[in-house]
Amino acid sequence: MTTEEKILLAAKKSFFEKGYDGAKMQDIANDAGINKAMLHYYFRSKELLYEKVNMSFAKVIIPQINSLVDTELNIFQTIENFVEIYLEFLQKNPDLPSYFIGEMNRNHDMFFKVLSENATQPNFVAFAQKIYSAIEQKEIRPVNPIQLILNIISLCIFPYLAAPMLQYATQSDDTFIGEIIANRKKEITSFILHSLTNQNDVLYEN
Amino acid sequence: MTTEEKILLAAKKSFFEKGYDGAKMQDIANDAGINKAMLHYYFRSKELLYEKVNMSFAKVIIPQINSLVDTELNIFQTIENFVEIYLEFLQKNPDLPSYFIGEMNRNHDMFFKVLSENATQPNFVAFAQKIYSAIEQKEIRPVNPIQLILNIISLCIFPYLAAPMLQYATQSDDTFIGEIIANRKKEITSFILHSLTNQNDVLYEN
DNA sequence: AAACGGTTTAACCAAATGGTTAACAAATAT
DNA sequence: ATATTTGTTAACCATTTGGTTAAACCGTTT
Repeated sequence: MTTEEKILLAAKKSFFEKGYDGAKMQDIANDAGINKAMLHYYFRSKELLYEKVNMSFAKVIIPQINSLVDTELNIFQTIENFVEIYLEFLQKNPDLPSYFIGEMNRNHDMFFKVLSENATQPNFVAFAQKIYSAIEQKEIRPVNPIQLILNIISLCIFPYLAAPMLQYATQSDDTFIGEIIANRKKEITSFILHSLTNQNDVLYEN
Repeated sequence: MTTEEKILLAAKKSFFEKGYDGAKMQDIANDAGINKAMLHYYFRSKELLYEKVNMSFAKVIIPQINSLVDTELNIFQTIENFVEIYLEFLQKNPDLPSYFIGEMNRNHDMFFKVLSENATQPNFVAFAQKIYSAIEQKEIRPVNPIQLILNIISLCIFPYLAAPMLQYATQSDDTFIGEIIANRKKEITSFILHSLTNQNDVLYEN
């Protein structure tokens, strides 16, 4: 592994764990097993290093998230597919959501700078289209597509954000939380599809 | 307003905006319009100040969240009620979720220390019970109560966490996002109740 | 083997940061 | 009125932190 790679790896770890402010250059150098001056030799400043770190994994991650809906599947398969790929991705990157949320709120400008330089926009339009026509075909009940997409993503991501809280609230061990997360795919899909295929008016709704 | 109150207010603002590491004692003092030494005079250290700040609003907020299910309502009303109160609370404290998530993940130990010293556990058991009996009465389809509660909370909180992202993804203005959030109550309630009252097997589910 | 380029290090620097101190002002008690 | 406690300030201190520098190292070229 080259020095540059060692730095990026250690830096990513530090920024993930502690955020931009909490991460210290000396710690990153120690963790990479090199002299602190190397950080500046390769990346000039903490800010540039932070940018490079985010760039390097944004390039890998964003396309994965965005290429979810370009399929020939019907609405039900599309949703199932979306949930499955999303959750698989999250299982591989369980600490990504809290990093994203944290940095997005605390470090707004740089976050969106990095995002805009890498992001092919997610193909939500195609997804929304598919929802529209499914409603027209009466395959699903009428819903606002944006709200539906927001619902789906909420159900997928939130448990990863709230995992420590969930553990605290249920006062249980890791195993139990792991089980909940493992069952999530089935639960979410079922939850959504039940909701969408129920054409009846619902009691107590206003 | 006493000096102590001025400090707590400025400190809360700083910690909320920048997190523990990002917040600086000098900034807090400036913002409160007092000398930096006062911070230490009243609160001894940054860590103690942070703890006090969190304590002071945890005391107010936690009971609000926890006292949601002690009612004589049926399952549908309970869920509607829960969503309504939850969303109302969030509308009043829109930046609380990202602060919570951020500090919970970065400052794990202190977060739960503060929580455990204040928390009357939320009454999820009562909620789960109500879900159980509703299933027995065949008022709703069979679901895992914990998963259902997790779903409900996900749907309520996540949009607040993702608001900047949502704005970016939809490339729209504040008004549009505000509209989405405003429609959330109806959307979430409808989404959940449709899902729960659909007793049919669902297509494409495995 | 001497010169050269990129790489790496130890030592150093200035600014920022959390925290302290000693003197001073303003209440409060005697 | 005066002593005493409480509140407040400016100046100061030690450490941390991001960043720099000059010298050393090392493989390659000449």
